[in-house]
Amino acid sequence: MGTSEMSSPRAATSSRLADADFLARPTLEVARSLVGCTLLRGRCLGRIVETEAYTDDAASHYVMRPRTARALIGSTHGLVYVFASYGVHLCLNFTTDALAPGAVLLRALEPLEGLELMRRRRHVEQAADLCRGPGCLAQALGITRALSGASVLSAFSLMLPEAPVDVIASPRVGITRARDLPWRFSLAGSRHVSRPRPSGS
DNA sequence: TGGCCGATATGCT
DNA sequence: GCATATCGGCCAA
Repeated sequence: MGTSEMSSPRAATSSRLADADFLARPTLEVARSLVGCTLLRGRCLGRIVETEAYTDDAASHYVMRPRTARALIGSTHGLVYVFASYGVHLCLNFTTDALAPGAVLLRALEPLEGLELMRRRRHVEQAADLCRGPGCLAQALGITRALSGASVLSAFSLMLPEAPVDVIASPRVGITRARDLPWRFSLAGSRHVSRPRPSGS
């Protein structure tokens, strides 16, 4: 795994870039189709392997934190929404759905390029530990609260997968409300998905 | 202004 | 698998 950052062909550059319409679609659709996309921020590139959808359900910040989740108000879409979880860990979200409140939490990436920079930011060595979990992912990419409210497509390059992706749906992680909704989406068989691993992979 | 809760991460058993 | 550190956001008083 150690040579991937030098030798990997930039398969991503030949892929289609996501446009504004991609994030304007219904939140569940966006959350599912973000899995398998590659995300570039500066020199750091990774494949999205795990997301979660939040709309106007009881666990959503649209309901829980209407004051700070401004990016979720007013049917905006395509904006970055960053918040601190448990005071310390930043979580990176993209707002979605041109017609309703919604956001997708990015929970895990498979690191592809820029691993040394990620290691420096994360203070861990193992590639598998760099972007596994929302707080880890945000730290590895150098996300700050200042990015909240920015346009997703200006802050990142988002590239669509070249081949169909096998996605597993399961309940969302770490929430106390609306736990029954299977709105966590992960790449089948990926070792880079966070804990707890969805059953069946 | 204090207290409670949480879309987490980590380390130890 | 489980405990717990840690602190921002929110609301009650």
